[in-house]
Amino acid sequence: MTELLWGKEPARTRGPKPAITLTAIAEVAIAIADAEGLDAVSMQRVAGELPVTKMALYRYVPGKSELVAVMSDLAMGSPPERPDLPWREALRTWAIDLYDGFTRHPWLLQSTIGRRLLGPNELTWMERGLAALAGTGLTGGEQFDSILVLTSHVRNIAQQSTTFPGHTNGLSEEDMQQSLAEILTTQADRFPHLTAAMRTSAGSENQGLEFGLQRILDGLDLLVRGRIAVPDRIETLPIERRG
Amino acid sequence: MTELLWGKEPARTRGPKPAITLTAIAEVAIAIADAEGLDAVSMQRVAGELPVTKMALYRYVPGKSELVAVMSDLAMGSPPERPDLPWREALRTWAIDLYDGFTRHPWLLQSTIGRRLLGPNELTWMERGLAALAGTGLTGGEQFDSILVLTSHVRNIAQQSTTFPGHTNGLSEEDMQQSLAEILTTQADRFPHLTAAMRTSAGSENQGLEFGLQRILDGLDLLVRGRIAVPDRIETLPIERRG
DNA sequence: CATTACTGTGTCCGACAGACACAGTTACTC
DNA sequence: GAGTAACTGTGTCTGTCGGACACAGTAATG
Repeated sequence: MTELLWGKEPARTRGPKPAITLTAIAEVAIAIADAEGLDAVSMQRVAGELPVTKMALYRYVPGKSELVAVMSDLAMGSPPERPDLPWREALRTWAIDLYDGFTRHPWLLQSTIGRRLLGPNELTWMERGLAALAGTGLTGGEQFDSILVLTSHVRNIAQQSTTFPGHTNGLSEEDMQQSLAEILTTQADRFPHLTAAMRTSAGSENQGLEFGLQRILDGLDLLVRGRIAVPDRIETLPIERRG
Repeated sequence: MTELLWGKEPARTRGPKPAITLTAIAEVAIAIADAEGLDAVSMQRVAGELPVTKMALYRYVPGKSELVAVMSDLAMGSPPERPDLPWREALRTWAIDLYDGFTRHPWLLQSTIGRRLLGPNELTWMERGLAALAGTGLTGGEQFDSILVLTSHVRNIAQQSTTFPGHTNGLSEEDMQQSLAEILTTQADRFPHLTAAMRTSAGSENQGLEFGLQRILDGLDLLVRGRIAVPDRIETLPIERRG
């Protein structure tokens, strides 16, 4: 599996030459997923757009889940090159680049959840995020946690704003709004704060990405300012609050 | 669908009495999901633990996805009652309660993603989160975005720390660590910051929940301090940074 | 009693992942 | 050059899934 993701070919010797390649399979699968969602990616379907039958794919890939892993890492790509920036701006553009990636391939939100083996591209994304935090005085664990928080935020915003087959259950944004409005008209007393918040939230849609980014970066900034001043004795810094 | 989630019975008249109830179905499904993961929940399996056949379930529920919606809202439950606290502490305990819910029913992480109709319990969770922010001077949109950021964080931490069938692809935490270590020994030059961060992150596992919570709450705190002072003229507050 | 509305059941279908045996193809070895 | 070993692609089969549909049984209404 690691070999598949990291592109180690098994050093062919005898036998017929393979009719296709692993990346060709992955590219076809990506095209299908981009067009019709991840659920439309079946071995049948992928083989149908290649000069082989379904079962031939199992010569290249142990099973469906491994195919998804390979196509995911391929679709993720490398983070785009960016000029050196202060950590905050670097991290912000990194997060927005990540968001763009998820909007380009919304099915990545489905395929890259839970525990999994990391491919070269996903690892490069991590590397780039950590690079931005390298000079901040944060510990390694804190750096990991920081990019994890940002990734979580980006993922969830991307998920919420997607209009895509496969986990939008055939619902439009308007359907949800209307359903919510209906409930609140009949049960406003049960949800007073929700009702109140709805009143003052008109027209503020799609601000979620920037809002969360600024809050998280503000919070990191507070931590970093303490860290740079006193890079040692991390554990007793007064900036670290509890509760 | 809204009727199912919100428990409107269709006012029975003639015909045989139903042998089971919707909540009985949901409870059986929850038990299966708790024990073996959401993928183990099939109509067959659920019916098998009830005195009916598979097809009878379709008298109670239009299809699988609706069953999942109902069982999800039921398993989510209401947020536990908590004494009144300042907004920051209230929001923190709210987030931790949410985290506990996700660890109790890890499959909720799968079933409550993407666009969906909201049930009474999920809406009550929102209500409770918004209640904590009611006195902060944040606009409704900002309140929504705030609890969204917190929810994202909680979800992703819960997902990462779960040891559960269904999206941990049969991998343990050690498997991942070892796979990563192998890659880094052969490709350390490709991932220098990752390698460096790994060195200083020993023993700092499972801090992710608190770390992210504190960062986000710090960021919100910064915003709120500006807001309470000048509740009007929101849009020109100097505390709101860009970039 | 007949009608009407409802419930549960059995059968069937298409789609899916994957196991397995087999035939064809290439390169190495004697 | 012939034989063999290693490899690739294929067809067939199985088990599981969600769900459509027709049908039989049941309870309340007229």
